[in-house]
Amino acid sequence: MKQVRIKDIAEKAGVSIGTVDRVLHNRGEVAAETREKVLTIARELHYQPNIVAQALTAKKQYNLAALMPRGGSDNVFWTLHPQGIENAIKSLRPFYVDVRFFFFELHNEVDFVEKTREILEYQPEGVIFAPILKKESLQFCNELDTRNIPYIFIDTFIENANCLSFVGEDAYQGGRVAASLIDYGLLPQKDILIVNLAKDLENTQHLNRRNQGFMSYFLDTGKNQGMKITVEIPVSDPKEVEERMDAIFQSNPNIGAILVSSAKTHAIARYIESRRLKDLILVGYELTRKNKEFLKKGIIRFLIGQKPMKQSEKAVKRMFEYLTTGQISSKREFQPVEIINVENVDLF
Amino acid sequence: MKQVRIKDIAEKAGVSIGTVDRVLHNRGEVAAETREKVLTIARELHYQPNIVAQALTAKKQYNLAALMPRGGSDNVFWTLHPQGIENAIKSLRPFYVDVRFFFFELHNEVDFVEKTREILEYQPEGVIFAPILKKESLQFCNELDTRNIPYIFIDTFIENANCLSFVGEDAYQGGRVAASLIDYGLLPQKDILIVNLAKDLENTQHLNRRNQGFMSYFLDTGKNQGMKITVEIPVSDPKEVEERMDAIFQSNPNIGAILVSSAKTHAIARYIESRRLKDLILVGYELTRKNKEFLKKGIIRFLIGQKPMKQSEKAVKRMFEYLTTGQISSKREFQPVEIINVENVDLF
DNA sequence: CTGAAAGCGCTTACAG
DNA sequence: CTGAAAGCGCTTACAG
Repeated sequence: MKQVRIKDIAEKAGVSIGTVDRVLHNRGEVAAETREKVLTIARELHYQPNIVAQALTAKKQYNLAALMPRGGSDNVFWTLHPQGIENAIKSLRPFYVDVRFFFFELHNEVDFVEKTREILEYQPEGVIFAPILKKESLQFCNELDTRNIPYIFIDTFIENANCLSFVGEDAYQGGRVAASLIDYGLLPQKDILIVNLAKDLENTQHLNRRNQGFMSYFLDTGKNQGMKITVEIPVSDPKEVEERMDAIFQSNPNIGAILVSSAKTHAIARYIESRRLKDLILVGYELTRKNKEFLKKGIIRFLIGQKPMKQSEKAVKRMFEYLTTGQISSKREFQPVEIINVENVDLF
Repeated sequence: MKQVRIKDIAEKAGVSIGTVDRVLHNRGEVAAETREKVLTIARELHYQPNIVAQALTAKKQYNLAALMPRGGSDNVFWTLHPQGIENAIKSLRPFYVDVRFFFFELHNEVDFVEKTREILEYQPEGVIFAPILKKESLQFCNELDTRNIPYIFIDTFIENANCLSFVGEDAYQGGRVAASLIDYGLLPQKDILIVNLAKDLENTQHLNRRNQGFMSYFLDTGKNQGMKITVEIPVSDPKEVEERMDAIFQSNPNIGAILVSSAKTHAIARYIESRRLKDLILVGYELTRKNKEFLKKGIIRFLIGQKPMKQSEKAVKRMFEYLTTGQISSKREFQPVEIINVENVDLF
């Protein structure tokens, strides 16, 4: 099947290629009748632009915008997404994809709205964003819809929006994976401590979903007869962690495993190290640098990795695919849940 | 930094672009002196061809050849590689990469040599191949070298060859991962049975490496006090498996875990199912359809996945990168070792 | 041995 | 409202 060119359409329609181009790109100044004829023929012929040629002329750039919380040393998770986007840009070369980043302060609605305004002003051809703030995000979706700007969600999915696609993690299943690992190695009569380091406000939804998944595993399988003790430690100040944890262990000497529901697992690992606790199974999330250190020391037993970097990478690739072909592969996609221990960590 | 075009080189050298093109592509018919001048300038300017333009003209095709063992129902592993290659071709679109497959019968030297001859006749621009037969492979490398055809190894690495790159699995580490998982869930006084389904000749080297890694884990860590019993079952005829396994269990009642060093894990899983053995930890390799079934049934506890599909996919991408840019990123790359259990299997 | 021209499929002014 | 021309960077005949 040979490629259909705009020239083919032009010939069939009895017009020039310039005219075809104008209707294909909605650049107006075309008689309604001509327009219809061209569009019909284009559809009949299943016209797909040759993106190589497109890229060559005028060195077309695809201008995208990415909106997400600002990352930082206290919020490593969100520093990974920009890296993923950079990776996507690299792998999409030799096409010119440009992504402008817009970061908002976590849980600051005003800032979020301000940033969405900036994006609309920028007029990107596509938007990748994390709809963490539901109400404000829906509003933003509306505005993108009216402007016909396609958008893809990362990290969080919200209903009632016309997003092109969603790439995120299956937090619930991530919780089940953690549970299955603890269950496999733990004596059935031992208790399990679930620690929510709630300063990790960044992802409270995810933490909840993970915990739900974690609990569901034991409910479904009927395994582990021990208690499940859930605690929230609001800040990750080492001293506070120590005090709280000391108190917990004092009143619950039968704890055999700890799950930390967030990427701050290292904070609990540090505690375990300082108290020289032995035979404690610690499982947590995300292969960050600090977590990796404790994994290698043998203090963290397993890390569940949900590849935040790949999320945004995929999102950008999807958007590019959509902008160049008009097609979008799958609407909702979850990242794989990786199980990482000291033996396979170096191969990731 | 603006892109350097052949036009820029032509101007600097005081020749026409046609001449520049001729020297850049070694199409001869150029005075030695002119040639030198052009090459020098191209280097100075760090000329990199614009592959978008290249792809547009003449609709350039990249013709590659892939050589590997023939896959089949008895050898699922090698059916995955062609799929990986197809994936690479897809993701490399809109460039035209064509891969011609050459399959040889496993461990049939004559057939292998025959196929290498066919490849040389085909004159591909690059070759992806699995140098499983060492001597014959080195000979083939030599022939490719003299013809200036670049090649990338998949699956197996051999020394003393000028391969552009290698993409494969770290079988040794895969063995250690399996060991760490068994160790984590097994009572320390229990014995471990290592089953080599040796009909799996396809990958004997890998099986050995995996077993070495497996053993090294226990030597290094000093964990598990039980026996390590190694058996080889030459064919995977269910009856023979049953008989052998029955005999083994009769004389070794203390076995608490089984490692199968190959993708044929399902054969042992089937045995365990038929004998209704309980509380046995079964760990094996590769997420094949049959293995997945038994994982879901709870008979296989963990599968170690080394993504054979991704190997060849990466290899093709690398080759494309090399052919278009002359650059090659990393020389040796191992696939990640994935830990898969019933809880995360559906996300892979 | 070398240069000038045509063309790949598309877009962008420009002229009418 | 529409067409014809030029150009993106490269390659491929063709003419000299």
